[in-house]
Amino acid sequence: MRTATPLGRAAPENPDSLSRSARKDLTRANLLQAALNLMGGGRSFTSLGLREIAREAGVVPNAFYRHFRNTDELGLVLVEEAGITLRRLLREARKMDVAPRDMLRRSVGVYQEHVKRNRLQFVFISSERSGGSRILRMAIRNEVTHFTNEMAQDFRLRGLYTQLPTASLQMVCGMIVMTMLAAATDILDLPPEQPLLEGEMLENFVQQLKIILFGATRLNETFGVGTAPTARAFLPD
Amino acid sequence: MRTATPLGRAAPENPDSLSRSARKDLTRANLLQAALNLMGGGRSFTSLGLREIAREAGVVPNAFYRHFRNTDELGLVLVEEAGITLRRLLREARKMDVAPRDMLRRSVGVYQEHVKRNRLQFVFISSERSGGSRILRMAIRNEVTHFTNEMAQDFRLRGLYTQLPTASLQMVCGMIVMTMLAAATDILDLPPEQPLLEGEMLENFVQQLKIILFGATRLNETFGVGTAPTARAFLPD
DNA sequence: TGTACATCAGTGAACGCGCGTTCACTGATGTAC
DNA sequence: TGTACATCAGTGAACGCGCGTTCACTGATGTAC
Repeated sequence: MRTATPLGRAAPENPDSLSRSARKDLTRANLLQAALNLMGGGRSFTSLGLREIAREAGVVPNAFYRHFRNTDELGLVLVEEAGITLRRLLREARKMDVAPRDMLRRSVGVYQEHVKRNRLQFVFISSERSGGSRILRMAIRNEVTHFTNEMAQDFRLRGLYTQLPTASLQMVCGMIVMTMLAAATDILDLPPEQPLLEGEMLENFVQQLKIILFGATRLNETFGVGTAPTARAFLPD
Repeated sequence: MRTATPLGRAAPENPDSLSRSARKDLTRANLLQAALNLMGGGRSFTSLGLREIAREAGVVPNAFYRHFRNTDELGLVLVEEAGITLRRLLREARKMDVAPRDMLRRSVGVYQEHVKRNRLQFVFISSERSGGSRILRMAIRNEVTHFTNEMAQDFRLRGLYTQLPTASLQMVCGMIVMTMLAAATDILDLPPEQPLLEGEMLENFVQQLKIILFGATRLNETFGVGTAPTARAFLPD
């Protein structure tokens, strides 16, 4: 007898003799997972059909309607679940507050693990963030904004960038999130078992975040003192 | 009698009495424009059908095959055209090298104009960059990489960031391009005739680029001197 | 310049297919007494 | 505990539709002589 894994969505679960509603929940989970699986095969969510998802989930097309009004509604649930996953990531990151030393690198490591462990969710988010139906796009943008806000709040709580006005801090966090999402695409595209490539990519990611974090400390300085000559030429403001 | 506008793709062009091949080219252009128009109506390219595009272009579905093997092939041509547009943008930006003072803001202004003038191309690129078919996605990524490389070369030619190794410079330009594409989404989503919102957005964009450009000057410094305390806490490395 | 023929961009009809959605149903699970 | 009934998750068949693709065609444009 298998118990549901804590992280696992749609662990096959044992056969029958579950309550009716538990069985319904299982079918629903199967439908959601089916959509993710199909995306894992290179399809985009927008191109998935109701019949196709039902087929992959092992139910008759009609059964789909017992759970969702249409595929968009299923997509919105996927977005919601991805949001939950993101919030879990922040919670994990928050626990690491003991060691400010090398925190950035460790955060990046945690993030990479997270993306790998929730691969299909990130595939979904990355590809539908700008591609799919309007309603889905907006839902994703919403989740991303929430994530950004929470991150900004964390910065405040840790006393980082206290000199920045809230609007600027939001913007900096927005850039960090943008970079994270771009990195997610890279992580997902990484051919498996290529530690060298992977290391390079992570190093790049760390550097990018450093650029943002350093740049942010300069946001409300007056320029001139301590600014490198090339930057002065380009950014005279 | 209308002459083709220099920028205009698919200016209606006058009726007939053109050479056969000129007429063919016109139909082809109409098909390409039809796809863009449909996207302008909120559809994603991936979801467009051959019949739909032909209908919008005013030809019978079958005529499509005289020009493209399938919709993906049409998409690749759109990517190519967008690449040309991007290169034109760089050329424009290059001409401004007389005035380093306030260059950043002016570049941003030029870019904004460019996005607005080529709205549908940017809608296409933004939404298919991560969403659509694999082959299209890769073609777009290719164009973006080329764009990034050219930008890095421009930086070198202008003597900016001379202290950065090439790999780092590429990365910085990659971040700039990433920020530009994100900004394009914002520009495209902007409700028309909202100068206040528009100004805010542009200011944000400028700030983001500043962060990157400043951060980049610090890339190969040793840390400690001149680094703000909060940054030291977060980025001890 | 005139004629005869070749080319080929676009047409119109037809095809088989998978889609989303509807309907009446089945039969196990759940509930009330 | 046992019985009678209600619920409702999933079934199976059918529908109309738009899709991509094929075929033989038309008739204006282009070319060769």
